[in-house]
Amino acid sequence: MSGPPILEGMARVLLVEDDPNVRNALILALKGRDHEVESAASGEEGLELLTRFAADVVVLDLMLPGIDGFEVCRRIRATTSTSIVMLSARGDDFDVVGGLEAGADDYVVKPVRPQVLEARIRAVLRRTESVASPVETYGTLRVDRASLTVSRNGRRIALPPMELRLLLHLSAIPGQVFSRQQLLESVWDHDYLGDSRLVDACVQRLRSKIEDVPAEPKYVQTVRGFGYRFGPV
Amino acid sequence: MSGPPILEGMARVLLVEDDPNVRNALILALKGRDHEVESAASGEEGLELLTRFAADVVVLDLMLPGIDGFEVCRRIRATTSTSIVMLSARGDDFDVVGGLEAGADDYVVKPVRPQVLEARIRAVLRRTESVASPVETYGTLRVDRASLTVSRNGRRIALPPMELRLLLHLSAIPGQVFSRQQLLESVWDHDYLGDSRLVDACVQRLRSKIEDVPAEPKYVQTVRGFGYRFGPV
DNA sequence: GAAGCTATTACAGGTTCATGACATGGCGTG
DNA sequence: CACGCCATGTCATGAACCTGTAATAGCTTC
Repeated sequence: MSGPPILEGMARVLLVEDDPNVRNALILALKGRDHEVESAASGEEGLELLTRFAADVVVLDLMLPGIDGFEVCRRIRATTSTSIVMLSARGDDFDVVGGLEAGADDYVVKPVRPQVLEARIRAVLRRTESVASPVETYGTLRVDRASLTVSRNGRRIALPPMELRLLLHLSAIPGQVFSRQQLLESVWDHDYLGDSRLVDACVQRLRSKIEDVPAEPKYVQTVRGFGYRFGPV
Repeated sequence: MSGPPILEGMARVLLVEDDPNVRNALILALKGRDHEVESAASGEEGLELLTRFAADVVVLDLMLPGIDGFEVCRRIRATTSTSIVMLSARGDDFDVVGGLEAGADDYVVKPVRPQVLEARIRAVLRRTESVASPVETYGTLRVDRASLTVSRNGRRIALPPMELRLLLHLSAIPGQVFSRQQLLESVWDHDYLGDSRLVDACVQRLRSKIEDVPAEPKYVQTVRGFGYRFGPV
């Protein structure tokens, strides 16, 4: 639908968000980073705009007046292949699996730091523009973001929700180091500050399933003193 | 929220402070250092301004008429990631932890010397903006700030946390001389005054790993009597 | 040559992370 | 409704690895 971006690294973004404060803040942030931005305050408006504005990516709030984000997502998917990044407020008890099944390419938890949102937008565009398929293969590991399945050496691996969310989040931006705090915020929706080793435990369980040699992790790497990163780097 | 600064080291500052004397003094001081400054006399006004002015950092007084600094801080955080430096009068028995939990990035006690405030602003911006441009190459040395990896001549170098933090900090502003005291504060979070030779030791260890000839350091240079500087000559 | 500053090295205490066990609670099933 | 399974969060343990400190040697400057 959208053609190549005007400039490398620059995207046409359609922002669908009803809260004017959040909307304006994100518009400013994205424009400040040289993206072209159009915005809508409701799902209807967003869908209408999309027929005229060739967006590369739609940033879609979940809680909208009228038809909600899920439905908007499905309708966009019904006609176009525009990438979709979902935006959910912390505590919405947002069902990630449901969101991604509705056709979203990624999701971000509010309040979101604009750098983070922009990083996810870039990552989504990188993925969709290079491969044109949401399936990615890293070594022996295959992650399918459409069907939410993971397999190693062709054999399907069943992952519990939290481990899947963690893997999807990390692998969305390979190489990027995420602190435990960041992961707690964006994967768990937690906002407590207590340094818990919760992330470690989940990483550990994930490794035991996806790594060939869990003791020498290839995919989910520890960055001592900082956090974790998805390899292979 | 804001995109890259107009010029290196220059920032868009939103100052929220009700006392006109303090406000004007700080405006003068910051403008004198080439920052772009907008100001507000109340929290409401500040929040409103922020939807139009793409600030890099908000300098926020704690005691404000109407909604107080903490609340303003939380509301800013709810929508943006603009850095926040809190300003509190001595004796306000300001709860640092509370402030930082509300989302502040740093705090400064009034009366504040403009140089100090400016230094904290710079420090805060360095921290948040170092995310933006991930990979930099200096001679044979490559520093990737996203994956937190360092390589020399293409070969990966493993660095322990403190050495990595030191390198990231120094290389963020090549050529800038940092005193040991500055480094202790910003890299180590220490605020003790005991001049320990801790920095020297860490520099030494870092050199042994990244320098081709550790005895003739090319990247981490000693500035006798002052401190250290990063620079591929 | 002396004083002051920095490099170099060694070492012990401390921190961080992996690992596995355990408790809790939700969810589906019988 | 009761049961059991599984996912998840918490905790204790141990090992590997840093890091701060101190002691000594080397270099610069006056």
